[in-house]
Amino acid sequence: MGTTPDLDPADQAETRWLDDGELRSWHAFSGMLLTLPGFLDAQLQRDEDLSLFGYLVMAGLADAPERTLRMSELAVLTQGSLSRLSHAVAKLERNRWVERRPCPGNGRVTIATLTDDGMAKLAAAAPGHVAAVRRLVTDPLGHELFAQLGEASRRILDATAGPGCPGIPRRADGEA
Amino acid sequence: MGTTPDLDPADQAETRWLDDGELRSWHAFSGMLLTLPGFLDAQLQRDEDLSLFGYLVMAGLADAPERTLRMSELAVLTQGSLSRLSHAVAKLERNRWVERRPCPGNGRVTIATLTDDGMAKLAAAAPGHVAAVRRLVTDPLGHELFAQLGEASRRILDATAGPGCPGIPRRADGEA
DNA sequence: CCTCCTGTATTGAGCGTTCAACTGATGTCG
DNA sequence: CGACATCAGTTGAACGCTCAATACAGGAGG
Repeated sequence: MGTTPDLDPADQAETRWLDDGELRSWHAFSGMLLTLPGFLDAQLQRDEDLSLFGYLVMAGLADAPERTLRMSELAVLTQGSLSRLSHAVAKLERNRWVERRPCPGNGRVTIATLTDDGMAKLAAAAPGHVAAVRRLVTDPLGHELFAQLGEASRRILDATAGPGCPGIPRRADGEA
Repeated sequence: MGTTPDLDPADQAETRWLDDGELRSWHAFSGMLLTLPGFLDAQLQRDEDLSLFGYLVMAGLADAPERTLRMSELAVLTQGSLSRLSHAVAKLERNRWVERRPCPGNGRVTIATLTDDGMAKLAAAAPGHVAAVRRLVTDPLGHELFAQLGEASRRILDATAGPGCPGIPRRADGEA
């Protein structure tokens, strides 16, 4: 991306393909990536009419002082785009689990607050969700492997957070 | 979710909440789960007008004998539902990258074949996709951690495939 | 004061996924 | 042989997510 502005066809020949062991790992990983969110989502959706992301939004608010955060802070916390968050909060608001209000003293900021209903909803949803996480992730993995999974996830997040994010059109070069 | 909310003591007794270290791992993991597929999808979508799942479908066919598989086999291979596969293949077929035909001699089976165009498309898309995987996953992780990630993914897949999954009516103890 | 520019958030269109309903073909049993 | 159950796959509606476009508030500069 950043190093050579123009691509030589010769560069394409330098693709480092995955070897056999890597391919096995990749196959398992991509399969997990494709299915696990669906399972976690399905459990919450079925039992609580909540999406996984919606749950994380409410959990983020629950841990915040006054159960209140600016939308942009909440977006960073939940690793989601502002647009995604806005849609999600709109739905949570329809259910009276979250309220949005313009920030007094700074008109372009919106603050979101978890209502009492939302707190109750979260408390109701938490046990089932945690049970699913236990059953599908931490229990099959064990302490050590789960810790390693955490470390791997952190590094991947760093890699995605760094260069060329979607939504942030890369303007490394001299752009008017 | 992580901090123990004020709940009925009865519920708490049955829920094993995540401790601090687990919570850190879970936060990283769920964040990765929520964002990484988007990045991989975005790269393929932008550069090749392909979804990640569509890519995996074509890759699965490319490795099969005659570049042909039954829909249901392909669904298992790609870890996707039959419905998801049907929609995905419908789109691939519109682009002439895959063809579907009823299986001769078994009228309720459909076989899917990767066309020459599809093979070319796959060859064109592969380098960019592998580069993204290298940049976002294998390079930041290193050989050992990536192998552990593979092992963790395998166990999670086993857990989701096994007991009480939505969509798969629970298998009875005695299998016919 | 008025205009332009940036920062914050919302909206709408398009697409992919899921769930449930459905179509047809294949077995099974009376 | 005909009714029924099952299997393999498809379809349509609902929904969530992304991208691009938009609204609107606050500063900067003339």
